[in-house]
Amino acid sequence: MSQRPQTSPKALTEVEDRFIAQWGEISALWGVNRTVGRIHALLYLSRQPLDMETITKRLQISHGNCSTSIRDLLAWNSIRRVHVPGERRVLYESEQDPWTWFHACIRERRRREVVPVVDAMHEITDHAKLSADAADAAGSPEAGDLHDAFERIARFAKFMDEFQDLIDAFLAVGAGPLGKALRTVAKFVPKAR
Amino acid sequence: MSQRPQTSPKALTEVEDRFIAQWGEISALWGVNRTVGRIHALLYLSRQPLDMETITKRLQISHGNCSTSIRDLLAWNSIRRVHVPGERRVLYESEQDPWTWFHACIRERRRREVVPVVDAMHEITDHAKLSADAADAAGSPEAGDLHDAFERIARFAKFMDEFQDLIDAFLAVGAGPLGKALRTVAKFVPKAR
DNA sequence: CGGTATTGTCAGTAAAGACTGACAAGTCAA
DNA sequence: TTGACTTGTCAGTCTTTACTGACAATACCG
Repeated sequence: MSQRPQTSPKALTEVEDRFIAQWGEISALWGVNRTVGRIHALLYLSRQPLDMETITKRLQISHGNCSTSIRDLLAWNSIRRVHVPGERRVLYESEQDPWTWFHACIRERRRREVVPVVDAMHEITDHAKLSADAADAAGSPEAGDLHDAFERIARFAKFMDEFQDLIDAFLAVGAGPLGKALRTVAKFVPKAR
Repeated sequence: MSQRPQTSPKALTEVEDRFIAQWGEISALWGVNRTVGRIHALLYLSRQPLDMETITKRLQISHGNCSTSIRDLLAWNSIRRVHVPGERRVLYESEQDPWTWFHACIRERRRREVVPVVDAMHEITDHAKLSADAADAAGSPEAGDLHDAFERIARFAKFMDEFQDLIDAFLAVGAGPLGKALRTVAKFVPKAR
């Protein structure tokens, strides 16, 4: 409980803190909890796997929060459990190649968010088509508007399909050598504007 | 003020509502306010530009909320103001091509979020390098750890640079014919897994 | 210009999301 | 198995974000 003086100004801690804070901001920006991002950053920087107590002390968070955040990171395949023989505590480590990590994130996001949304769009499109045709058959005055709505909805559904194709193409070339080559090419594409 | 009965069950309204709700969810998923997404969806579906009162009634939101959301949509270049001569009210309409809209979104996101973050990463990398070299010069025991941290941070900064190149390449091919051709190609890239 | 219809702003409030800490459940050495 | 240590869960609380509605500012008509 007593206030111990800092053992040293700790240049290392300061460097790490900046990076951790920044990664937290980036995460928040992309819809990921800030704390989740900070833990990930800490593990990415660490030379060896860390246990929960070390993480909670370093980032000043409760172990409940830490436990939940780690569950998230595991679900996103951003970190791995490490078991050390003769050690009760569970340790965690992060993937060290950012592109491999990013690739895993995109795959997960595709699975959770893109696929369900694409499916929902198809259902909505089908429903719109049925409504429009039914209005035709009934000679309803809405028929024209319904066909128009169907066309706009179908156009958006097609966009979503193509968007998913783009993601699939990215996942196919992946974090490996082909992906690396393409990213090198990207560097030399003449900029717009 | 009196309760008028619905004029009809309105198949059109139901079709629109489904699409609007879904777009709202998609928006929320990508860090955009749900209401902002719903207004955008409504304008995308509408055959003619709409004024604020129509939007507030249709989506059951306050005009304050609507005003703020429309400001956001304008800032994202997702909708346009339309002035009709001899009409006091301002009308709004949405871009009708989803890829053109998406392109504008990405450009804006790059400007607001990617560029500042890439810059911050460079600063952090420089700072880490300076600290590591200073520790070397001082013969500090932290020197090894600092060089290690610098390497990891630099690796991530490089990833961010490449990520930005990828976005720039996308923006360069754009929503035009070249982009369309590439999206067609994407469709036939063999899938991973 | 004065009057009115429309839009913008923002303080206060409501809703959603994140965090803590107490307790439960699980794990492992002895 | 027991007992100590570690991790998981979740009700309650705190923080952040979204929304409403009253008032202010603006634009346009006659």
